[in-house]
Amino acid sequence: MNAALQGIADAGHATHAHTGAWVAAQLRQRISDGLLPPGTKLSEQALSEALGVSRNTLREAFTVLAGESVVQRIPNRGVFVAAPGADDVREIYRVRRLIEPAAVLWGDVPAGALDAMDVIVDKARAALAEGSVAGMADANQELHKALVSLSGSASLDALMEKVLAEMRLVFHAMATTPDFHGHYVERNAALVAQIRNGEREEAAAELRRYLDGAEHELLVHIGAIP
Amino acid sequence: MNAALQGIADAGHATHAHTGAWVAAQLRQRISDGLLPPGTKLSEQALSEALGVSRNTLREAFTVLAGESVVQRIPNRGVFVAAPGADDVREIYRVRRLIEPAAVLWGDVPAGALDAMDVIVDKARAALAEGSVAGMADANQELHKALVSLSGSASLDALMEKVLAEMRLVFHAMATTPDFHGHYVERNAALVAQIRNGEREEAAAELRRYLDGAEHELLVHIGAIP
DNA sequence: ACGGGAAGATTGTTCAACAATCTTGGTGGC
DNA sequence: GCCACCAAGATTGTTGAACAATCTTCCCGT
Repeated sequence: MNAALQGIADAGHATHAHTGAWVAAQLRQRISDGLLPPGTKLSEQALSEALGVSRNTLREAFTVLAGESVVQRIPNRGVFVAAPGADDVREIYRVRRLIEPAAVLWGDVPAGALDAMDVIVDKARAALAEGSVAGMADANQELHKALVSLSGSASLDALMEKVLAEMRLVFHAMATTPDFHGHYVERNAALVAQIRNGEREEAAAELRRYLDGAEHELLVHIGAIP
Repeated sequence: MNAALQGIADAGHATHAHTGAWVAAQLRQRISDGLLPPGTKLSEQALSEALGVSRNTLREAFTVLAGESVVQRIPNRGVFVAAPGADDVREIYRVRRLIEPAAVLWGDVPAGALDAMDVIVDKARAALAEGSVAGMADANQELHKALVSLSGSASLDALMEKVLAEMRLVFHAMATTPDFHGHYVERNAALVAQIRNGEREEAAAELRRYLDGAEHELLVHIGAIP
């Protein structure tokens, strides 16, 4: 059995009425943390025993995760942790390049939102100072999620969350994890400053260039571009 | 048993490997067509018998539809066809007001896309001429879906499809179905013309005003605004 | 080495049972 | 008459076992 599954059942779970959702949450967490890397096969028998739930309940959790594209279901073959490729990266950035600048351009900024962004930027600077790549990645994702939340739309927040989860999968699939985020710490800070100054159009345009560059950098690293 | 379910089992369905998806598709269709109006309770026993599938398989379909927000699941109470209210309408238009203008502004227009839109506009005009409210509604949805598709993103297409499905539910929940779309036929045509002329910013701005007005009109009709 | 095919493993679906929760319809007190 | 309360029934949530369909593996004969 995969070591990443050991002890999952320890966290007591309520009975009746949400076991399927609980299982889905457990798997989502393990996948997001990289304990179950992209491409891993999720065997029904092994998992149902490890989690202490029936195969039927486990399959319900699979249906949920497949709906979120966290997992890929191949008929009669099984369920696998999603393994995003170059095309998926392009799709991720198509979405980001649309909804992030749009939220910056047309969203309204609730009181405190900019201060909250400053906190995130400081967190990124601290992570940069101590050389924590994971810390910078987290702060970066948090900031861009905050940008989208300017839209005020729960659906777009959910879409962004899904996209960022897929980004984490892309990083988990990489052998080496170079420092993608270091260059962006101050660029993020500048972006927040522009929004604070009301320079929405400039911020949106800059953000689109930013995302173009990030996409290119990522595609180069996974070998899709020479 | 609800008459809308009669004969569902007639359409032969493949066995092994996608019964759950097939059931979900059947229900999605019935709901989208208005045969199962918002608020309808979907009983497990009645439905599993009507469709000729086991309760387990039916529940898998429910999980799919709940993930799409087509259906609302209340623990230990049952599954109900989603019944969008005023807040949901506002959320729908938050999304539309963001992704539609963004796609118009930043999407690239593939060859033939504008001609395809012209065809849709003509369809809307024909429906208007013969007084077909349903025809205009269909053409209108088709056009706005085409606008979002300028983004080139499958995820955004999917989000738009979900939003439009929710719009259909809003209309199905209304007692009377007044002519919302008549005024918009020529406005849609003008929008396409602006895009063709390369007036992207003007088109995006006009589209945002358009959507603001449509939201207001709809909220008034469902009684959320005096 | 290579294609074919049987044996085993895995997934897809159903059924029957039980537990937990909700709903319904009295029942009694006030 | 009205309301809290409670028992009985109905419905949902979960399980385990069984079987069918499909995929995988590995052995065999050529």
